[in-house]
Amino acid sequence: MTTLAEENYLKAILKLSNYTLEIVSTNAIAKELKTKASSVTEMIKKLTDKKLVNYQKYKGVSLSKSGYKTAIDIVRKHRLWECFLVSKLQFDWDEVHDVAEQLEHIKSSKLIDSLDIFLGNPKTDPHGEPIPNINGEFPKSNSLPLSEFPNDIIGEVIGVSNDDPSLLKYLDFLSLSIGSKVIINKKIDFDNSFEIVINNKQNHISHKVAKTLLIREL
Amino acid sequence: MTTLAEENYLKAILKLSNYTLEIVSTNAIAKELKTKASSVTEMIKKLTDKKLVNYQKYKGVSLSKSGYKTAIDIVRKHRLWECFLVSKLQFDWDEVHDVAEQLEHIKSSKLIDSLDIFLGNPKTDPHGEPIPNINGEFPKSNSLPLSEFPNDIIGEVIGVSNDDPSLLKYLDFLSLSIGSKVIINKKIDFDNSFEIVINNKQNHISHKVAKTLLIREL
DNA sequence: TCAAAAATTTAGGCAAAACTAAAAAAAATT
DNA sequence: AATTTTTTTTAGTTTTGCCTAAATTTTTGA
Repeated sequence: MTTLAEENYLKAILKLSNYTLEIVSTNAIAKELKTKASSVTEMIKKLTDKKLVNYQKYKGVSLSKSGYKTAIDIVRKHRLWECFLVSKLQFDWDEVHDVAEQLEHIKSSKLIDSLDIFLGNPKTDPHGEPIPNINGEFPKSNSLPLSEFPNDIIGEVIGVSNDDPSLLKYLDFLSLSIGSKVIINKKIDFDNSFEIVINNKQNHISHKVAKTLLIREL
Repeated sequence: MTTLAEENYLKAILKLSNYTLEIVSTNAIAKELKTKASSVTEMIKKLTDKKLVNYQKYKGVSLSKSGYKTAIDIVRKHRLWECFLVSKLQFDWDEVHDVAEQLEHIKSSKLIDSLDIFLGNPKTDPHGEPIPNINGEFPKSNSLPLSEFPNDIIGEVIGVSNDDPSLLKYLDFLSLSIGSKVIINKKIDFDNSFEIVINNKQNHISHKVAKTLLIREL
């Protein structure tokens, strides 16, 4: 059985490895969890004992098969609960993160699988992020971050890969939501920012924001 | 902000005080929480510092106003989540307890008040127990435990004041559920047990079971 | 290549919440 | 009223997960 702290470490490692089994550094985890590197080292030892990660001193850490499954299950729970909050309880998309962060740690496979059915097996959460199925597999999607497209492309916003409320409120301000059409007008090489058109209006967005916008080319 | 352990203590004190501000003993709390009296003493000190209980050494403990409100809120959350599990996710009434025990600690008043609305402001949980409203008030009910009725009474089962799955499975076995009509035939004074009729069938139930059955006289 | 800088680990503490054993207070019994 | 029993509290440990400071390893770059 995993503790709350362990689950948060596994989730952080999964995120930092871009949802693969890549190696992640101690410092990166410390930054992600707003804790100290020494705390990370200790926890990694516990996770290693439980065979949830592979670890070599000074070389970084990667998820084991069972650690990956555990982490994916938490992501699945997080995203399904976000769907519940938005579609059944009328939460706004920028209000769901903190509550889902708590709900994702509830332990009951019957609960989460029933919730999945109750919601009609959604494929993405309210931010457009894919929801792993009961076997831990992601539905495939043909989207890429806006930051990876060249100029002169017309695309549709499929998702936002970050649920920080301050980002989501900013996107609301730009009138940008899932399904919005965007035209990528110009890439500014100096800072990797973009000029884009949303609803016939010219906007400038930073590289940091461009990375979070998942676009499907039209 | 209350910790998980603190919330479980407050809930135990509320239960042992019969949902009043009565004084409760250290030993009773230890028994309820399956812990040791010395642990209880320590935790009570913390709760006293936070003004959640009133406490005098060797004299027992009672909930303060804010402790009572905190504890009632947990009961409200527990019972609303039980409603959700049964009415929306098709859980059986004997499967909900452990999951609700986890869900009751989720902190978000928006969540619980939205859930209340989503469920249609239910007055009782799936076991017939009353659900405190948003202000922490119980809806009144005109039911009493079966154990407090005399012979020759016809009544309706309004609730079951215990959600131990082994009790609920036993009640299913007796074909007894919320809404069942029962005839109290005979009280056996020796052990305070009862002969009752459920669906035209004669049954014998112990005092322990009789105490859990909330009956409205017909 | 070799010293400085950065990243990581180790060592030693702290707070929460549990435990056991022992001491102290209250209640029960003779 | 005195003694025994029960209840409660205190004192001293343990585990988890965090911290700071110091030591060690790796990386960088002159």
